[in-house]
Amino acid sequence: MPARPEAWLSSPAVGATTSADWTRHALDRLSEAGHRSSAPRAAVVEALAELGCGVTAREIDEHLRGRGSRVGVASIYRSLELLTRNRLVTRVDVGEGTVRYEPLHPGGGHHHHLVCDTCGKVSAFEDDALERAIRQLSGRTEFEVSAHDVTLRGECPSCQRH
Amino acid sequence: MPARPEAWLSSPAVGATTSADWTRHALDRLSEAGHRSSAPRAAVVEALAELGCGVTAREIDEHLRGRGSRVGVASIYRSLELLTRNRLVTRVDVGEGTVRYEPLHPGGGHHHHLVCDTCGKVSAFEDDALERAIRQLSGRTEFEVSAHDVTLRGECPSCQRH
DNA sequence: CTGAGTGCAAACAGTTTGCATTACT
DNA sequence: AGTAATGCAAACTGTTTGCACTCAG
Repeated sequence: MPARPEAWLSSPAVGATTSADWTRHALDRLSEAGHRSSAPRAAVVEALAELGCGVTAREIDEHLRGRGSRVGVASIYRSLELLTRNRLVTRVDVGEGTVRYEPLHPGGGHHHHLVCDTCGKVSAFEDDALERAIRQLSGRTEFEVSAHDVTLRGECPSCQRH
Repeated sequence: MPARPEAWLSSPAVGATTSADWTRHALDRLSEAGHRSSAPRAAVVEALAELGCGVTAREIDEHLRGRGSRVGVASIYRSLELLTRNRLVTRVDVGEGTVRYEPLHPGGGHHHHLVCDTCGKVSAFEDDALERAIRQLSGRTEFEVSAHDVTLRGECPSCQRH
């Protein structure tokens, strides 16, 4: 199993919002939706904002533990589920045994992932032609397509050199 | 958890080979690669051929159990791993907690998946414009792209009617 | 006869759940 | 006060592994 796919991410310009903005946005939306505010949940939101793209529950746990916040795993999973239900984060399943999550920036550019099969690093990209092809295709199926996901696999530049 | 995504599949014309051909092909290739032939492994291959696209290890297990073959789960997983390593099946991770596998037909048209978020059904499609966009995009990254995976999510026609 | 392949059961990893407790509102 | 949210630990699910046994080459 490849090492932890850290935020190596050649992140594309990520919409108009920064991660600090997203933290506020997420907390506000949850409160609007009638949810109580709590320290553990806020900590999870903040961790997501800081860790960025393609984070696992375990990574959030370690991050929080490292900075001294004590949040039970159950609460992490429950927060992630709530955030997902409220369209504030997306699940990015890249096909390792574990699910990754990432902040969904409000008007932010929608991106996809490149996964290095050798070292496990995950990086992001966006591509208009690809989006266009998917949009057209979606119009032609009888499915009511609400989301899509593209994963490219291969070898990252630094692994190619070895 | 949605019901088992059975072979609902609006299967596109799947290359030139039938599932019977694939069974032979797979067994031949394994033997060429120096692997011994064994009944349990052959049973897994045959199950894959019969069940078709997007099958889980558990489904293979049930299928085999149903027809009286006694193959341990460990052997099923080991066979799947071997077949994957030899490019005879692909893993299709659609983002439920479990991995799906499907036969890789030799010259067969490469396809992607539509997943119904309501009932869990998985169907297949192929689209040239999409492939083209991905090919061009792949040429532009520093990644050495060797594979790609596209998943569309939404609601299937029959769920839309309810 | 030799080791690739098997089956069982135990081990594992990620995630979920039941329940008593805490703490927003 | 009332109840949403938490934390712990136990339960579950999918998958992997150790080991003694079997059988194809």
